[in-house]
Amino acid sequence: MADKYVPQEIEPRWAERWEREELYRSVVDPDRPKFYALTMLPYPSGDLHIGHWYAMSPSDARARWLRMKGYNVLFPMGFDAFGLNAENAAIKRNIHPRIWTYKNIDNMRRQLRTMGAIFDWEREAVSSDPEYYKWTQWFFLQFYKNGLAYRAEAAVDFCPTCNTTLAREQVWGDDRHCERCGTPVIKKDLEQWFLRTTAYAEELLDHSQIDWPERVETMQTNWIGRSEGAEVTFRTEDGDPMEVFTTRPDTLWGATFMVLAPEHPLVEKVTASEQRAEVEAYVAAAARKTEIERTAEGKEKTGVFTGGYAINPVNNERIPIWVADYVLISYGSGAIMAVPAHDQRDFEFARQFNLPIRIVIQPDGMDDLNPDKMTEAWPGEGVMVNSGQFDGTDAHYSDDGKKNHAVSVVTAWLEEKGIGHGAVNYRLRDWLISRQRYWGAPIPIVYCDKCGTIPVPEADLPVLLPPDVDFRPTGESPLRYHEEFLHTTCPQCGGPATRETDTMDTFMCSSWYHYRYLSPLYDGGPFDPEESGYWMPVDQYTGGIEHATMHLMYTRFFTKAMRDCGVFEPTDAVARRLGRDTTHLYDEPMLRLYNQGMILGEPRPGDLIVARGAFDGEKFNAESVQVVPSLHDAPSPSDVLVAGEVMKRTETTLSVMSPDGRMVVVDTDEHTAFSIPGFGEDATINQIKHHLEVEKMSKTQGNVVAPDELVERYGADVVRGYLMFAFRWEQGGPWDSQGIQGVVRWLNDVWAVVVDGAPDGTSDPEAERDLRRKVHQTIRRVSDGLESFGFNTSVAALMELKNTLQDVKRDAHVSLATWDEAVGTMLLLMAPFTPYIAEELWQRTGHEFSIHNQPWPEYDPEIAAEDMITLVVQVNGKVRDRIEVPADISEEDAKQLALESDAAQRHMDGKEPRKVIFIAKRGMVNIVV
RNA sequence: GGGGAAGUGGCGGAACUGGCAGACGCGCAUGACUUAGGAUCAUGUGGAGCAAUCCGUAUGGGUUCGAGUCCCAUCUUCCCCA
Repeated sequence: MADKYVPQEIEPRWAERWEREELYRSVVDPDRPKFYALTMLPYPSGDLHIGHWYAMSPSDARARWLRMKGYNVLFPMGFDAFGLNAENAAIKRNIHPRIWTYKNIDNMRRQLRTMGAIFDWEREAVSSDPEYYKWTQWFFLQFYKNGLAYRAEAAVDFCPTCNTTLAREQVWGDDRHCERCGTPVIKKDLEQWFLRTTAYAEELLDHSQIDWPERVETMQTNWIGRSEGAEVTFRTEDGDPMEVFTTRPDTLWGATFMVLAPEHPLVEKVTASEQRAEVEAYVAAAARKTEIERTAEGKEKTGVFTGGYAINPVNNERIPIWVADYVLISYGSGAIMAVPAHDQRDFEFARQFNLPIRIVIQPDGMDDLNPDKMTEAWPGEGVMVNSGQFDGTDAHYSDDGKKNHAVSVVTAWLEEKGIGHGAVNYRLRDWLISRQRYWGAPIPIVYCDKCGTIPVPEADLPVLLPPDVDFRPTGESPLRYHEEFLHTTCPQCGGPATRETDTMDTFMCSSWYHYRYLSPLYDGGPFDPEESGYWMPVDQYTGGIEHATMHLMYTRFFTKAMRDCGVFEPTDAVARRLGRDTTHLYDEPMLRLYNQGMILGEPRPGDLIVARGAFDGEKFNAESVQVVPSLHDAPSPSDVLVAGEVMKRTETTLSVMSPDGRMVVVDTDEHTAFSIPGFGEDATINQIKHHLEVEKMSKTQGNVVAPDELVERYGADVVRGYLMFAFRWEQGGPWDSQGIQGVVRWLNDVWAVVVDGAPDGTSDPEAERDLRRKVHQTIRRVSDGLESFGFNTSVAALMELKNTLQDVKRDAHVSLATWDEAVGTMLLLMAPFTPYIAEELWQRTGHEFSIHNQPWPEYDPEIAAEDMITLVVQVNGKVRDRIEVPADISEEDAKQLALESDAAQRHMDGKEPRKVIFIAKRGMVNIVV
């Protein structure tokens, strides 16, 4: 066989032709159903990661499949190009972020092209282009005009490493670290810009118009954190109102003290002079703590009595006001009524400071709670006691767990009395979008001494980033020191004014990129209504789960806010003209979402070693350490010898796990002799490899897989095929550099079986039917896999069909027509997965360009049906025999055959069958004795 | 602490609504071709047993003619929330 599969030769050739003939241009076509497929846009870090391939190539396969099924498919690509990496690189290596970014984009564009995806590059959008961020700024102005953007002073999260503030969603984990760099955040009081996401809390909770993974919906629901209760107004003795939110107004009579957050504005006023010094010291100390240090349960509670008192409006009781850092100013109103009997944190606080505890809910079927003996709060249901006229009120939740009868009754009473009202509280906060960095879209606002805060007129957009800036090693934004940028004239009075120097969170840019893709060059608005009226919304979105409460919330908010600002009005006119149903058309950006998993690093075993020396207690002092190929021939362990796998390596010690699972620490010094094959006698401990756990790929771990190298070595089809075959897409898993061979063999075999031509051509009807059956069964399995994102099963089915073709070629006789049809169908089925080889072999089998414009093969259930099946005979549910029978066997015949089976007879043990069950669709009989 | 997802050969993973567990592939084993093999081809490959057969989907119960799949409890891992 002279002609071999050389992907390096065929792939660039087809890539060039597809591009030249604009095969993948997507053009509005009202006569065809549209499908907008989208995968999350990459950040231009410089190199396409294997994770990008894993996210994009299966999405591409699915988009290609839909295309062959007759949809007008749009599958665009672009870059989320603003952000800190560029700026940090600029500081470190003295390259301008723009240069760094656009160089990276060029490289990634090239890498993306090798993938062979159907990206329509005419629609590429780059968020750092002025033509793009002009519209990001424009959106900000629309939101500002509609009251959805505002500036406020607040205690905000600040990342000291990134030197900028962060949105609440970008602070992660128990230690409240920066989502980007992992540094724990600190609190700062700053004036910042916010978008009013909380205005959409209720609508964001509603996922009824979208088909998203439950996991994401749950995460968003938790994040929004809706709780129902009441807002009650307490007053200080001086009469200053203090709003308190509680989910349990039925416990109001149990409030024995109040707690203010250290940042609460009333702290200063209520503090008595003799307590002032102590309170001020406490407030200052709290400011230095992280939120998690403050609120962790189980930690010893701290707090200080202010000396002031409040009046509980339900019973006019005088209760002390404390300051404690477990109350956060950012949640609710920053003040709580403390009900120690029924709230665990209040309980701990009361115990700590000997504050009174009063029972107001008596649980069912328990002895009366005793405040002196309780070891924890009772947060559950019961009956109201010690609560005046409400004593005896039933405080149980309704069956759905949502409504508490006592809560409703008390809330109604509060409203009647005018001391409180039913209220809903959300954990969700407004989106902080100010970033004190350079490489982002400038917030289009100027500050004028005379006129105040003035938006930049739309006609003056974009507010351009000045190119000539000096980056400071601290990361502080150079815009603050750029005189020309900073000083401007007020658009209203023409007098001197200064510009806002903060830029916008890059999640602003990525909240609407799927609209910009529709018309990246359009200048009459953020997007061309002729395009959006046809294409929007996104039909299928794919990407990682890590954005569940960030990007995926922001983009939903954005679309809803755009709708309410009237941005979609021109779109609506076009959509109606096209006869589309516009109900809910502008409510959600992406109708279906699917999350793929992550490719992890390849696990690596540690070196196997034999160490000689002596034990010193638990520790083993080694005289020599020898790396061996296997432990089979190693002498057995003893007092002077340790053998096993190196699990960990530090400067002078090796943690060695012996085959029986025992860990020994082997200590070495400068006299220890190391012998490592390939390193000669000069080897050192540093050359010994240690075990590497499966984890995220990272440069420091040395477990990064470079797609460029893989493509060069195996071709893009192999890389695509392997990524789709080897993992469950939604799950991902560790890379396996050997496993890829399976896909290499698959494509080599496909090549050989197709290029070598048909078998002899003499026809055997049975073989013909078998082959055609297999082909149609494969159509079904491949289609089902694509439909359900089960790419691995689709590829498995294609491999099976290839195996069948090999067998047919060797042993069976089929006509040329049948063979050609089988081969042609296989190539069509392969086209979404491995587009290059499919195109090449399509041409070589005498078909016209291009396979990617062919319709998807039709599945015919009649051809796919088996005519013989294996009848499984069970006795008491255990398989005892298998009999070949016609597929259309009658129930009587099947039962009779089963009962006559020797093996079944043997296991029936002479007993009479009590029942015989026949399952037609499974071809099975179960005899019960 | 609350909620959710998952646990199947040495490995990645199949198994549609309860119906032949382990498809497909990696690896491994044996053989062939080779100066050679990290190439290719053939055969085998869940475990135990000479065998008939038995045991096997984290563990223990349950429902069912029949359970990887449904129910209850337990253990482990991961995620989210506190």
